[in-house]
Amino acid sequence: MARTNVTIKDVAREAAVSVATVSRALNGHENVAESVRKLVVETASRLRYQPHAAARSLSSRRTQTIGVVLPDLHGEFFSELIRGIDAVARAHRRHLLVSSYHGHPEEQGEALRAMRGRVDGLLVLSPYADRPGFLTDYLPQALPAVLINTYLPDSSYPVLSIDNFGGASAMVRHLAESGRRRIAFICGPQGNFDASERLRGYRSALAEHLPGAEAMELPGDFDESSGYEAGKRILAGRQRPDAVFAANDMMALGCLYAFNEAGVRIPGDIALAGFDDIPLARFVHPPLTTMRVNIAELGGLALGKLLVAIENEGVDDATSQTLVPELIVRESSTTSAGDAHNLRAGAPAPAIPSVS
Amino acid sequence: MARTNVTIKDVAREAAVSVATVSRALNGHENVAESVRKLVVETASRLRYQPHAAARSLSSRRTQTIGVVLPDLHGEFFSELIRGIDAVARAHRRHLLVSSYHGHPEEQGEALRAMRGRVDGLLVLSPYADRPGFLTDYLPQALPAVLINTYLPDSSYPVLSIDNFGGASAMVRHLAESGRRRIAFICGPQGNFDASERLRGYRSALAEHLPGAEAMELPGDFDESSGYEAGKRILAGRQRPDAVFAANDMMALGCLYAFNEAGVRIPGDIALAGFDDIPLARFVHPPLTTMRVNIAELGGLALGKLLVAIENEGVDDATSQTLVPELIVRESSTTSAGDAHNLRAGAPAPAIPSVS
DNA sequence: CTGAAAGCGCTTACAG
DNA sequence: CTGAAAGCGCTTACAG
Repeated sequence: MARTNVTIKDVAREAAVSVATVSRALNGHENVAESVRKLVVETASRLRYQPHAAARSLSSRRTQTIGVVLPDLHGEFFSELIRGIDAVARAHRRHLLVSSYHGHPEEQGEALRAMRGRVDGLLVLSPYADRPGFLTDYLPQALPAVLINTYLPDSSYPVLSIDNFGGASAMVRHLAESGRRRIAFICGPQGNFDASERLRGYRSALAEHLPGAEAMELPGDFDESSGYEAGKRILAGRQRPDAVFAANDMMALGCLYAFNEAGVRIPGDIALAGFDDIPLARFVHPPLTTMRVNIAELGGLALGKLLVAIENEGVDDATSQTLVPELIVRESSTTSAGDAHNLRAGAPAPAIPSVS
Repeated sequence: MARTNVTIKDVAREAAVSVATVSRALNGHENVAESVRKLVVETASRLRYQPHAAARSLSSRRTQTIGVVLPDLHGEFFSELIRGIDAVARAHRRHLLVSSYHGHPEEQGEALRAMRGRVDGLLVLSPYADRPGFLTDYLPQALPAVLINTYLPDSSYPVLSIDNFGGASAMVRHLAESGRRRIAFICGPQGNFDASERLRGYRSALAEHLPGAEAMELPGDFDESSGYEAGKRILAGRQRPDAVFAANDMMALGCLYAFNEAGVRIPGDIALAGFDDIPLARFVHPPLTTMRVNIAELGGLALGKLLVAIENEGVDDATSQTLVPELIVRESSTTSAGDAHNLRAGAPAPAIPSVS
């Protein structure tokens, strides 16, 4: 805490007005004589007066701060999410209080409760929030919140999530339309909502676009090594698929390694696709076809929704929203090199190939 | 803001004691009868009482919050830094208020000033903080702060930074000891402190370990494409170096691409090394020798230092600290594959090679 | 060990 | 348009 700091009283004394007038002048209220406002503003700036945030929060009941509660502060997903949230926060002059919890539900609960008096609203990411009553138990009542990428059947909070089902369906459709007939799927971890939605999308699109084709589902856990195992298992099987769709990019890369080790040609022998569009995806050889999830946009939209909820307090709008991922076709799923194209306009792939 | 929320008064009434007693009991003060404390704690938890942070901050003059002010919330560096800071913050039950500023010094200043009343101390990253008086102008007085990776000749704040000079020297020494005699250097952007320190380390170590060898310095700007250009220029030159040390990994990768394009063998013909150990470094072919900078540790140490400063207010301890990067030897700088070894104990490189 | 009261630095009806 | 005063929800000397 700043110790020797100038307060509103100092400004008032110096400008020879009351603290009420200083407050009004600085906060842009209408009812202040223009000459007085000028004097106050000038005095405040001369004294380098900065309102004390806690004091202001206590009396105005607004903190101008948004709480972001995440399970983890790790890697690409987190940093993209924060980046998107930050951009919107800055545009609206809001501060960001970030909080992470690892593991224990109680710890998560504490993280949420400790937000009281610190924030005007909450952005909560809780991928495994299947525990019923968890949020309602811990979320400070009357505190607006928006959930991100969270599965909650009948939430009283708006939820912003990725359309994993639609994305996976689109990928299967792409593979089918590229002429692939036997499409295998490497699953994500059991109990993970993203994973199960992607699996659902795979099954549904398979039934729609390749009626009669049998589903080939291999276990996985989103880690690269499980993709590698799945790849080896696929090669050991009697009947090889002509396409493999992994529930995320890391597994696709592990699978790619297994295929390369065995001399299987991609996409010649087997097409390969992932999900997420991690930075690595474009750098491996061949570059990986995948579904791009715009995490930054997800974060920005979530904060936008939250800000609206904060303005319209009382009006409960729990409408959820879904972000559709984008198909990025790269070489790993095309038959000829000329086929490869990126559906997204914009920067060309960086010139770091995986040369050998 | 939570609207209808239970306050300390409610707890006091319910437990039939004064608010002062509730405050003492909940804050673990000594002078409370054990039976009373029990009653209060139980009542508070029954009512789901959560102290209002702003009110507490205002009267106790402590926010339990640390401000983190960064130029950007982008990519690996940021996310690693925050991760390291967060780990320490959690261990000490501190909250994290993050703030980014883009561009304008005034905006940076505003970000700093707005921290008054919100935080107990500040972690500031300002890589180009050559503007004199900037920090002293804007940093709320009497607010402890620790600067990260910032060049400030005679700062009154402690600075925590990467030993870029030592790291670059160590790399040149490694190359020289591996038998390389003509070591070229791809520079970073002019005016960037990290870049100029690395250049200084290159020159110094060259003079020390290869006396008489002439320095070969190529321009660069930390971007991959400038590394690519430098690589082509190197190949076009009359006398080729037998090692290239790029001031960061991105440029090393661009250079690698140029070499591969030209059929130059690495490390056979030319050894290659970078700086940073970005995730990609181990995935390219051949895997890139580099200096690992432990960003998370940097962040954690900085917060540790700040917490000490907050405790010992008044005691001005502006001692700076430097983090020594670690040499990671990979295939790009070894003559035979058997030579390759990773100096760091721990996990083996992930099995995602850049196969072709 | 406990309570009454002042005070932290603001904002905001309420009068005038 | 302006000021005096109450109040936001806590903590902390000060008495007892």
